[in-house]
Amino acid sequence: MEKIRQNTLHGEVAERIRDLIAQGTLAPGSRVPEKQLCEQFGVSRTPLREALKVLAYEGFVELLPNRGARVAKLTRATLKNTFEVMQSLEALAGELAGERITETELANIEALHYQMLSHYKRGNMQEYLLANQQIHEAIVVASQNDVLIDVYKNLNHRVRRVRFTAELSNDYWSQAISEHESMVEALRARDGAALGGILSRHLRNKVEMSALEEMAE
Amino acid sequence: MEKIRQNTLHGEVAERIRDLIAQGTLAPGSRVPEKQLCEQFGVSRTPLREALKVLAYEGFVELLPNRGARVAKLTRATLKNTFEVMQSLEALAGELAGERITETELANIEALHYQMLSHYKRGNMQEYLLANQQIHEAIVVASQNDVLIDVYKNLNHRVRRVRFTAELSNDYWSQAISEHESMVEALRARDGAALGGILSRHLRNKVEMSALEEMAE
DNA sequence: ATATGGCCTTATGAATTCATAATTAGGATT
DNA sequence: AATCCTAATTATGAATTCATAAGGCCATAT
Repeated sequence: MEKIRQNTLHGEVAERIRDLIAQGTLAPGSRVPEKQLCEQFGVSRTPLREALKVLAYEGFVELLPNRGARVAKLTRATLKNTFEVMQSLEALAGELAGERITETELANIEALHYQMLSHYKRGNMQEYLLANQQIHEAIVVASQNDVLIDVYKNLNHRVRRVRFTAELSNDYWSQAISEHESMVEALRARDGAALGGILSRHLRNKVEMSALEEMAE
Repeated sequence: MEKIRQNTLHGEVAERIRDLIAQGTLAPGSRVPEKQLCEQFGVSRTPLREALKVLAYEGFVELLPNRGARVAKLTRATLKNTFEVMQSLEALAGELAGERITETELANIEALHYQMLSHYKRGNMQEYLLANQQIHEAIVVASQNDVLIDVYKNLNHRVRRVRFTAELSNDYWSQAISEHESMVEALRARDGAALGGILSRHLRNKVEMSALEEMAE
């Protein structure tokens, strides 16, 4: 059984533009050149402009009447607000995951956890952050709440461009590692309340945030 | 300084379609007739289709490739998930509002609270629910977290069509009233933690949800 | 009688065209 | 030389046109 191709043209275009923004090719505050992107993607303006409408709603660009789209600036305030919300969503995800997580998902998270530990020991920050990120996403998915998953993914998308550029202190590293240990333990015990508590305890993101805030705007 | 008029045509159209969905003119599961709506609104298909892309992203409609848009069904599962997330966001809003709320906002909420009480005493459910809703929205706004406000408003939008049709038990009413009393007290005391706790205590929404779930699907 | 297949109609997806607002360049004036 | 005003250019917003896929209808075969 082959899955039906769900992809739409404007969806593809939106994805490509998100990438351009995330990798910094389209700088914050700069205008989005419709014509040029059309040529680059080989599509007409119609699907591209449809994509821009969606991106505007997602918060990646802002539409100025008769002046087209600009890449949204990620201000410190916005970044802080986004993390506040994501943190709260993670806490909820933790609670729910504790009740609903499957064996497979748990095993997957444990595997990611050990990968993360090994990256930590080798001092490989990029890989560490990736595994870290994947663990958080996996917990959100394990909540089995589709609305939560959607909202979280969108917010995560928005801050993607600053996530992997942070320099973290050693203090933060060891702190985060120990919190992750507790998280996996809580998951094993199917203790949603504990997991939610850990995830909402502000520590992790607050420290991460202070590092990330320097990146923004 | 006059605020710049941000209205765009596709934005207007989106708003109109949201209304049509909320008031049931466009029934869940039915297709969205592009041509007919174009004539009705007096616009061409371009802005209407742009609006549909946004509405799809917001969760109001779903796009089937080469088969246009249909009004999304609000299933019980989706409704439950949406309330779970909203409840979590309200809890966060409560925490933040406790720290950040202004005198004016507090006074406004107190006024709404007394309005709500009077509607309660008169047994006017419609007005009661409206005031109730406005209090929750005001708390979210008082959080001063724009990301939170945006996400909350969108979710609230989605469930709008079932919000004011519920029949609530007397038990629920008195329970909810007493919880609201505590909320206002916590706000007066600027006790964000307490407020967050009250808002996340599941009771209100869980009961409300069970009434609402009968509406969905 | 029902199911299958081809034709015709209709609606969607995307490109193109058209109108208008914004930006730029150039010239006139101070 | 600097500034203001006007014309030309460009880009955006929206309508229209075009290509194609889906849905309906009828004829034919089983």
